[in-house]
Amino acid sequence: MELRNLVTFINVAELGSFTKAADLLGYSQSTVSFQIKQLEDELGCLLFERINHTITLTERGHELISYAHQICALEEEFKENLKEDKTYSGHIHVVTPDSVCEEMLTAHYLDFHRKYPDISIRFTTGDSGVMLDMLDHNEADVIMTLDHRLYNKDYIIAKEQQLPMHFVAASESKFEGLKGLSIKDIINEPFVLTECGQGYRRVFDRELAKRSLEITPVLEIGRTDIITSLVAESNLISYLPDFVTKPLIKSGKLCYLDVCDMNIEIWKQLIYHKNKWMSKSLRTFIDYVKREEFSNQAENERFST
Amino acid sequence: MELRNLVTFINVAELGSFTKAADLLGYSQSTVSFQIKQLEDELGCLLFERINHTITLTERGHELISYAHQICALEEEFKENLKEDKTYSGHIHVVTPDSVCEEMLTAHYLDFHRKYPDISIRFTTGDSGVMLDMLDHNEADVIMTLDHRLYNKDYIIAKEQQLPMHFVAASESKFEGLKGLSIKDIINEPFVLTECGQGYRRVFDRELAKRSLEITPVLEIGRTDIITSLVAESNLISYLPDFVTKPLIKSGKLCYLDVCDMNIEIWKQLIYHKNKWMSKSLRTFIDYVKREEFSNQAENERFST
DNA sequence: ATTATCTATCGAAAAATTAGATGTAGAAGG
DNA sequence: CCTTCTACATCTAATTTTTCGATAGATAAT
Repeated sequence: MELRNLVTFINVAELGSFTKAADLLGYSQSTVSFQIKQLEDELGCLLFERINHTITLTERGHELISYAHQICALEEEFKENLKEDKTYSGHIHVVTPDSVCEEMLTAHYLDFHRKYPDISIRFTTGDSGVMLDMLDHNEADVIMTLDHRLYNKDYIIAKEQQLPMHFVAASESKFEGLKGLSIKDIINEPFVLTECGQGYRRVFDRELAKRSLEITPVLEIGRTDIITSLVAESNLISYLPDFVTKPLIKSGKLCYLDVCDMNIEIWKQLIYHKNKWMSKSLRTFIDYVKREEFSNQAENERFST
Repeated sequence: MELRNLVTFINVAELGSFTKAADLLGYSQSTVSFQIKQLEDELGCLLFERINHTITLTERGHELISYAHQICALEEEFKENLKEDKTYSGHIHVVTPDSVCEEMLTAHYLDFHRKYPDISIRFTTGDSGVMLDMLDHNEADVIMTLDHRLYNKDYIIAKEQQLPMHFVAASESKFEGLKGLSIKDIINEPFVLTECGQGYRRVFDRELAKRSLEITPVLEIGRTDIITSLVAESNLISYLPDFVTKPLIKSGKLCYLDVCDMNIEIWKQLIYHKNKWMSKSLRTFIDYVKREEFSNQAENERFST
């Protein structure tokens, strides 16, 4: 029982004529005969009585009419549904590093939620490897990495920007104000760094390794807010993206160290899988993030090495 | 959007795999790919995300699932409906001559209704010509004629029997008890007959015409119950089927006249159109009538000339 | 009597569906 | 790291289905 036949059947029943239905539907009359016969054969019962070239619905036919209408109504309802603008509703799974997660949630989430109250978002944190895996398994809709600038034909970079990073210390640090520091000057200081999994930590380690250097931090922790407040109150040194340290830099509790020989490129990238179905809400979310989360581009570039 | 594709879609979604769905449905895997693609093209949206050879329903897909289930449920419900025995319900239009109508209604209708309370019957009266026209236009489901024995390849005679008929007069009539009367003996008596349209009246007239005779009845009326009661109380003569006169014959108010040279064949026939769709209720009704309405065959034949 | 109308049916043509083979890429297992 | 397995996409060709056009049969209308 195919919908095509049901539509024909409904029209025949309403017009009371095979010929008229054929004209209306753009079929030849024989096609309508065939389609009705096909239905009758499949259902094993007569749908129309043909007596002297006039057709009358049988009881079965009457019953089918009602079902056919319901079925076609459902089909149309669905298609209408598709057309509708779907005023942004749905679920989005975003995965980001810990630091970004915190920043996005505090800085933008409430605004986004106010604008699009029907989009529900799940935030999860993970390191770059995990995040990419999640993209590959369609477990994340979109991720944001802080890592080396990655490129892969399977992923679409919705937006990216290089992240300025600095060694930071407390304002009272002995390095404060010193110009032209080398990495070697500070390599033996006590460091607090993010965990190894985090992209920019890995890039940092690799960069040190190139110079046959190594840091054994006294503390490793994912939460950058904790790192910054610890650094501000101690002689610890850290290496962090500016967006993490900005508040304490501004309030004068932290200071950048002027280390010249350590130019690390860390990129912030908003990424989704190339086969990802762009629902309206996902599109909206990504556009929002591109606009808001990357809006401080100019400001960052000012600090950028 | 055809049901075939929806069924495939549902299976793919449930099994989470094109291949498994293909196996289950007996399609090749490429066919399933094609069918899903077909749906997606028609709807203009992706139904599954394909990321690394695993498929996940998109939002649209999720929505379609619900509609598809409803649609398939309706289809199945209808087919179930067909299978069911449809415990006799429906409408039947029966057309009979006036006399038969009255007899059937008084003698059998209540019993039939008690047995099959969900079958609703419409009784209409008409003469033979009208009744056959109604069959031809599918306005009557089944008719009963009292006429010459008719045969036509377009009609199915569900049952037929020859109807014994007699000239009748009041018991006090001057003809009562006289043996071996000729039609000529009574031709000039005052007659009361049914209307011309009625089949057996026409047969009667034709039969007279053969003998170059003619009757101008003093009264013509369709209602045989009125005819019989009039005859019983007057010197009128009539010519009627026995089933009409039987009650008053039994009670001794009427008597048969022994007219020997007027042998008219009148048949009672239960007829429907050969293209008529036999609903269960119609079948039931016809069977009932065959059984009950023709059950007095033996008795009638006793009186038969 | 003639014409018009309506459905059934048949054969041929067109279109759609389907299968099978092949390709690609990730997953699993050694 | 390599092989094997699995899964989906795609292409072509075969098959099936659908459709049309023509014709027939029969009734209705004029």
